[in-house]
Amino acid sequence: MPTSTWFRLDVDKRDRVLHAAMREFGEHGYSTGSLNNIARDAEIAKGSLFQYFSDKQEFFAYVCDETSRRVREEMERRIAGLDLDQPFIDWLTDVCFVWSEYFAEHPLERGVTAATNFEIDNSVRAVVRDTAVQHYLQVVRPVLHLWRDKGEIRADADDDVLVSLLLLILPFIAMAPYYDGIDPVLGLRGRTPVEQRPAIRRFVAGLGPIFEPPR
Amino acid sequence: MPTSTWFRLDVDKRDRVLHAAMREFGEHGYSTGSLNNIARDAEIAKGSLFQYFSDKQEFFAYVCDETSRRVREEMERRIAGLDLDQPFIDWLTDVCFVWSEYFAEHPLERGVTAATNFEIDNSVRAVVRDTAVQHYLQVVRPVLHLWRDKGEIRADADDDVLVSLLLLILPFIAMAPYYDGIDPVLGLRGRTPVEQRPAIRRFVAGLGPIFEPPR
Amino acid sequence: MPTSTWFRLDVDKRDRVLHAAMREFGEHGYSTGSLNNIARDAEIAKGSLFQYFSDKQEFFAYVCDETSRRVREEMERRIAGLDLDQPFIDWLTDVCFVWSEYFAEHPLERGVTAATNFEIDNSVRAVVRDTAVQHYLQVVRPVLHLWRDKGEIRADADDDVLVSLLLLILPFIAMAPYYDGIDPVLGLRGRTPVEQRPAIRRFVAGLGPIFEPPR
Amino acid sequence: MPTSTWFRLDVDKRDRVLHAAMREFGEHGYSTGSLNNIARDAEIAKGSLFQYFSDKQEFFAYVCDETSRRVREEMERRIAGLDLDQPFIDWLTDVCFVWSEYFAEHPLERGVTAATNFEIDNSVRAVVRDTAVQHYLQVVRPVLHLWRDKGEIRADADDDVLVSLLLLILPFIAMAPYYDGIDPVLGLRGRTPVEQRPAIRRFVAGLGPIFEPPR
DNA sequence: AATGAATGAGAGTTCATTCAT
DNA sequence: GATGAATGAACTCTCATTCAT
Repeated sequence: MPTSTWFRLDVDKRDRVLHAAMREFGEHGYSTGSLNNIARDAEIAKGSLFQYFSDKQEFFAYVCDETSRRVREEMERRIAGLDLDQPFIDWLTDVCFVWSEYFAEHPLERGVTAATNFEIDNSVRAVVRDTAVQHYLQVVRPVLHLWRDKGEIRADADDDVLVSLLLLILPFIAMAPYYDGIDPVLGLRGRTPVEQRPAIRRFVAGLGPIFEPPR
Repeated sequence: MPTSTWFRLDVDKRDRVLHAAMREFGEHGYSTGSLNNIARDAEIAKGSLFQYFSDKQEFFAYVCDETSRRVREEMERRIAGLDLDQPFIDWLTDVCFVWSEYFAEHPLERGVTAATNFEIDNSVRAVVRDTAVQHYLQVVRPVLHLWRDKGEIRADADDDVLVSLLLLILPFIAMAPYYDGIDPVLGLRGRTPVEQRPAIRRFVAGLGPIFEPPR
Repeated sequence: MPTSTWFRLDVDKRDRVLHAAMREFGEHGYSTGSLNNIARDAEIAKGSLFQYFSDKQEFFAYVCDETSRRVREEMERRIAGLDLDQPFIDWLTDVCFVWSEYFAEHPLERGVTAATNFEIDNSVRAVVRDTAVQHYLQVVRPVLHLWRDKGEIRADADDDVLVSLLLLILPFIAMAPYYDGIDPVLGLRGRTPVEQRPAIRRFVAGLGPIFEPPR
Repeated sequence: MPTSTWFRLDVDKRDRVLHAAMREFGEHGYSTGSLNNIARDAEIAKGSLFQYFSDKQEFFAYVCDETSRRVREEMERRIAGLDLDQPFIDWLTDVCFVWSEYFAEHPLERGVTAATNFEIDNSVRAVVRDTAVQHYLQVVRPVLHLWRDKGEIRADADDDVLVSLLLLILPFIAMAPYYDGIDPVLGLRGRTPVEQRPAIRRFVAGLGPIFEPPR
């Protein structure tokens, strides 16, 4: 948890710090990210960071938390706008579309998401991933239940499996267009959201039988 | 490519260096892994590493290549020993079992695999992931075709989707038991291979419909 | 340019650092000069140097600039004190005397001047020589014009040639007494300023005809 | 002195070593030049260098000696071809032209000459400069006497001064076109030999009165 | 005579963190 | 509360030289 100083901080400054941190950690990850760079970019004194956060790890955790929350809130909003009167698979495809668009539009959030997924240090990742996962789950579980209640999901489908699968797929779609070696097969790397759509559609369609009852 | 010196090296020493490198990189990843530590563990002079590899990145790439090759060879061997006279899903479950056992038995290979997956630096990851992925593909594609020829895979299944999915699942199964935040749902974390079996069986079963033709 | 930290620094410490740097660079030149040695001599932490200068080259450039400025300022002062009511050649001889005395009294400045002249790396030398040369020119050009106006310099003398020649001679006189192989003919090596005088007088007298109008 | 092994060496190999050394030392100077690079370029074992020369300094000294000798021999040849039936200054201008052309055509010799002039370490420079200077003197002194005997040199000119001056001018002309900060006035930097001619002619003409008797 | 692996000191540079002001 | 100078350990990498083969 950040110190009380942090929360009492001038909003502009807090934004500058958060912005700089998302950029730095998003680009270089936790251990390679430099507090020097963050302080310089945010135009604050190096020492000030330690008035706000007890150490680098806490700082990184806070940045990840904050990012997860933003992503989750915005995604809930966007998902709420999707058409529920269509087959589940089409709806899920739409979800992946807005997800892909969101990360195209938000490079900072994308970077931090990548940093979260790419962190190798177990004690660091344990903290940041846990928070992120909670956010994912709080979005994914309810909507799955909703669709199950609508009878659009196979009766024999295992909820935990579906959730686990979505937890694999979503980061994949978010990062594959921007990082090498994530998707060597479908061709998402380097594509704009519009260009990604055929591959995403294909991917989700292929996974369809896991979710949908046979017609 | 390592220098010719490396290949002319005394076998014991080469093993010591490779072992130490797998340990260090596997534990801390590329950028946080320390050549100092590797040299100390391998009981060679710091400078000697640079007789074998031109720089850290080449060294890391070599360690990853070597590891991928080992994993692939051993897995091909183990997969070849599995019973083909069973339903595809049961066979795939068996594959995941031996996969899970392999990484339980080989902490070094597991660590390097993690380092490969967790590397955030794009230019580094591009190189090491590419090699790893080639190995995966050379195993996965042929066996999928084999099963398709046996009529055990849905005619309408999209090959690339199946491959992409397997490329997501395999690292997941390999790493989930040993790293926090990978599997928050199925409970693989901290389990022995035998204890992992129910969760793996459940997971693979849930994915079954995209592979198997409806009966 | 040094960082703002450098200029805010305690004067004693700044002097210690500059002194140590002039000594080290003056003795060993840019590439062989060691920041370790400088930090040790100045009694600061190695890392502190990088609070003051962004890298070694900038540090060296600063030391050279500073030295050029000092040399120039002091020489202007000393030259201003010379008798203008004498033939040009005698005045020029006096200039060379004070020049020779200055470098005898200032081993640090002499060393840095040598380092500037002896630097082989083109990109480094380009920077440090350029600054030094500007200082030389700002002293040399005006005094030549002064003497020309007094009618003591041949009307047909080519200004640029005279300047180029002085730019060759001054470093020669400064360094010849202290470095082997610079002056194998006139015997300046190893002499005190007083002992250098006959050779300097001889040398300047020999060059006289290009300056002085025939009488 | 190189070992007897060196002189017994296969001519091709000796040439390769000398060529590589001239390149490396000529580009980076003595202390920054790397024996590793030389051995690699010459395609010999690193250790072999130490069969030929007792250490780096002796090696460098040998390379400089050899270069000085080559320069001197070739320059004697070229100077011998110049027209003696012209005024001294025109002849000296011609000498500077062939000198300038020689170094344009011989980048290796030019590099080593620069390395000789730019070496800051006194014990190293003492050795290499001394040899170079002897070569210069053996060319310069006799021709000056020749011209003096022809009555083309002022009777009151001081031989040692003329020699010293030439020892300053010749390296200046050789290096000014290729190194920054050597000639900030006449504009030799970056020019081809033909383009250098006007500046050289101007320079030598300007120095003329030092040498020639008034007409 | 030639090789080339081994060495370890030393290079410049970065870094998270501390703490006096 | 903010500052920013100071720290020193750690980093990757280079080097001339040695010596067993």
